[in-house]
Amino acid sequence: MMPPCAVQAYLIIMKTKEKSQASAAGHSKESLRTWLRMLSCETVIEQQLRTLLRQNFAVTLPQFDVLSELERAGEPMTMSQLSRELMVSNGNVTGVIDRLEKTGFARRVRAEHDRRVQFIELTTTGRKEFDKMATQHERWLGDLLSDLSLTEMGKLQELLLKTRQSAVEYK
Amino acid sequence: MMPPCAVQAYLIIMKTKEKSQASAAGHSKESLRTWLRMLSCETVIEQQLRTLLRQNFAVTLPQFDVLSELERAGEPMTMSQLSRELMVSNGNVTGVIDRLEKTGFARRVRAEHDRRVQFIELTTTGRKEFDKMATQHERWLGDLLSDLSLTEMGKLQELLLKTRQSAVEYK
DNA sequence: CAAAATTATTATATATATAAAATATTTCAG
DNA sequence: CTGAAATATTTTATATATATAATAATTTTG
Repeated sequence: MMPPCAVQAYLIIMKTKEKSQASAAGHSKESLRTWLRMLSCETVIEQQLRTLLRQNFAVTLPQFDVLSELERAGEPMTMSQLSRELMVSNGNVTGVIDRLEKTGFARRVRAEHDRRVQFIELTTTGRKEFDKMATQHERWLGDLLSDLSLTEMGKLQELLLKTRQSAVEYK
Repeated sequence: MMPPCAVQAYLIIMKTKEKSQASAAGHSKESLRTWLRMLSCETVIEQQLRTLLRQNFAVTLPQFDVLSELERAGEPMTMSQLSRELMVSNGNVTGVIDRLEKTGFARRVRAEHDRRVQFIELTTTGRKEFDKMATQHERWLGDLLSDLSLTEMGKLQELLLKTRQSAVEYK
């Protein structure tokens, strides 16, 4: 039989273990709740934006995202860069650019230094139309998030950044 | 010419206007930043979950979402209910259920009281398999959000709820 | 320098997504 | 009771999405 001191130590270890297991379970449940809230919030905003863009500018959300990225970069981008920045698959970008070429908002230009590479650039029309969309898009977001104060948005951004960082690290 | 007092009042109005316009512009810009952060955060987590579900259970994220909803409801649901709860289009659910029937996880049952209605229910296999998935899913989320404390998740949930409410109200 | 590995993109097959039209059923007004 | 309106779902056409394979061009290596 173990001496009293060892029993004490064992009990303490068990308690600690139980507690940490319980709180780990609690953490998981709370993580799940947090994720479901985020997903639901994101979906509502995404649907609103999708509808607004389609009705006002006859453009899809993914197409708008590509135009945004091109404008933000300020210079032509390759397919791979676009796919990486927008976090969508490589083949996906091909289709979106196909449609943006068809509507005349973007153009493929074969790179000289490396003939595998295509540079995607905004056309004059594309840039002009995008500017209109972007102005509206920002206004819509101001309206959609109008209940939030600057302070709340600051805090939310901070927490989202931390969440993203945490998720990115997961292997 | 306006008397001095009127001029004073006018200047005050102008200043207030400029300020409120400036802060409205600031609010829009911050809203945009907040949205982009949320989108990026959501995308990272979604991609991770999609990959984990596919590799571990040969199921897609939308299919898992439908199974979750059915399990959560605890009773058969109609197509319209599913479409409303998951915030996806009506036609979309048709396809996902088609595939879940093919894999034998769900089943359509024609309602007796109204022959337009289809009740969707989990099969025994579907429920059993989903339980395994759900356990893992919750664990994955705990890991993905492991950098966040319970307090931080609480705050984040609160802000997301407020954001969602704000966006839902927008017409 | 030539074969192998890498990189950039596109093609293919499948699964979501949406909006809008079509179908089937039920309800309701007169 | 009958035609019109409403409801539930599916179908259709189109646009994303993914993973994987294929293609083409470049770089690395022995």
